[in-house]
Amino acid sequence: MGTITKALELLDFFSKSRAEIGLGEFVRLAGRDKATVHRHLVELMENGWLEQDPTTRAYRLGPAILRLSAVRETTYPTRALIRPVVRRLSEEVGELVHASLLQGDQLSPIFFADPRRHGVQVHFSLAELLPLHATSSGLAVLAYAAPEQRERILNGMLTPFTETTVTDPEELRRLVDRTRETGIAGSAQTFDPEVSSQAVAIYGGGDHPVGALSVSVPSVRATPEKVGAIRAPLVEAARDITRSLGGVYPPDHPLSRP
Amino acid sequence: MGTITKALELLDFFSKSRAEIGLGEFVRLAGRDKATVHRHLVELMENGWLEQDPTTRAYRLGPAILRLSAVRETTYPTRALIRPVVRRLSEEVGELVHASLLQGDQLSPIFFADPRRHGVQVHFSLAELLPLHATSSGLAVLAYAAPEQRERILNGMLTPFTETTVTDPEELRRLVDRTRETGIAGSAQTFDPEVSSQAVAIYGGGDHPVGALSVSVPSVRATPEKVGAIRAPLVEAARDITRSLGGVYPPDHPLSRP
DNA sequence: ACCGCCGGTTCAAATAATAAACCGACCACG
DNA sequence: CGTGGTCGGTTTATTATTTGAACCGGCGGT
Repeated sequence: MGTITKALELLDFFSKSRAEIGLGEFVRLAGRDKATVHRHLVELMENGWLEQDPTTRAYRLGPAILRLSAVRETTYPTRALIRPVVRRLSEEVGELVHASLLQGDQLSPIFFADPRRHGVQVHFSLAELLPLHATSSGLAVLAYAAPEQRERILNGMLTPFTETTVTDPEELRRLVDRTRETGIAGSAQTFDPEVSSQAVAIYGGGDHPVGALSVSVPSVRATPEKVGAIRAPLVEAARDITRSLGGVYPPDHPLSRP
Repeated sequence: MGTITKALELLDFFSKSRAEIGLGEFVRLAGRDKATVHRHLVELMENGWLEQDPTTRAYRLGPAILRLSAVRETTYPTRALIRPVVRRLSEEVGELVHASLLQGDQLSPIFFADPRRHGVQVHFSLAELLPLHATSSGLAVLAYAAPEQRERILNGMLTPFTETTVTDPEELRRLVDRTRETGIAGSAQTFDPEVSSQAVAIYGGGDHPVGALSVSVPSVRATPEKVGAIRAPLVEAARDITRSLGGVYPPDHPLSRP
């Protein structure tokens, strides 16, 4: 494995609940020698990607992240375009909504909104990359992905996240095919044992999805009525985002028709 | 130089005017072999830090940047806290205001606002790291920096950016000493030949500044009245940001007194 | 047809990275 | 007070990865 990859993977360990990480914890999480991990942390810090608390010596994400994300938003205001649509959809359907962008063979969440109207709420972590085979967002993307990407996922390791995660390639293929027919992907307890969700692909300037928009509901209140009521607003919001990003749904996608 | 550093430096070439960069241009900018640069780009892309336009083959900043900046803001909402203060100050003084955080021995801008009321405007680039010796923000930080950091800068290479950049260590030391007395740093045409600015340090949870807040004015209208009118609002805004970040000005800083 | 530039690839040689062993500091416990 | 465990951190012989010269095909211009 490349040295660059080893270093960058350290950054993926940060999350809301893990805002600061010490050297020893990084060693445990990464499963590498302490000297190696330390060298990578120092080099990331020298380049501004990490900063170290002078008192606790723990590391956290540094200013370079903020600066480059500002640069990226200046040049491709993806999050600025997505944010109001996600917030509006969240208020309209009264549930947690999140948008994510394709990052290799996973989905990288970039924004979520939760109106927090209910006692039972979905827990969501921006830091967590989403698998394509076990989430509704992933299925929404797979249905229209480049064939080589789809085959790579279908023939690859289908990690079980819950007892209901689909790990049989043929069964997953049928799910993907059905998603392609309807344009809307659904999943129930395949990633989180208590959550059901629906998602629709979003497009940028290319022939394949660049990400997905998803609504998540605790399964205890994911009634057929509730699920049905979410569809139209979700589809419209995904269309809005795709339009904002300068994308179009291809002719074989149900959302290409009005 | 470390492999990680070489790869990360490629990311610093992006800017508003350089949103997409091809392989050949990266090679020219980095001054390294094409095979080496290509390997680094592919590895950054595999980890989500870059994405490649399928048509033009050019690279741009990828979704991992957005995700990690969202994680960082979730855990340390620096930009969220800074943004309204910067906008308010910009509206109040009618000029470009920017905030930056210390990244090693440079300043990494993370947010700016410009009310764009005048014909002559300051050009500002978030992508550009700011030197400590040649900017008002840098002087504001140096005045209260850890002594070893200050000496490292004063005894290091003082790169001239304009004809008036201070490159004599003794003269720079006097500027830093004067800044320490007043708490406000001023610079005129030392980084940009047409811009004057004033800055004040901002503190987080430590004994030394974590960054600075600065107001920039085209030198043609940086009259003594204008400069004087900017001081009090700038000081107040820097106090607000420091308070929001949970920091305090140390007793030897003029802003520690009401 | 040729040239220049584009993105990209290969693999022997060179370089950087790795990790076992070590260090001091600090804290909890008996 | 001594001991053990954990913390962050360092050194350096060995190993793995990176490097870059040379090469490739595609494309546009002359």
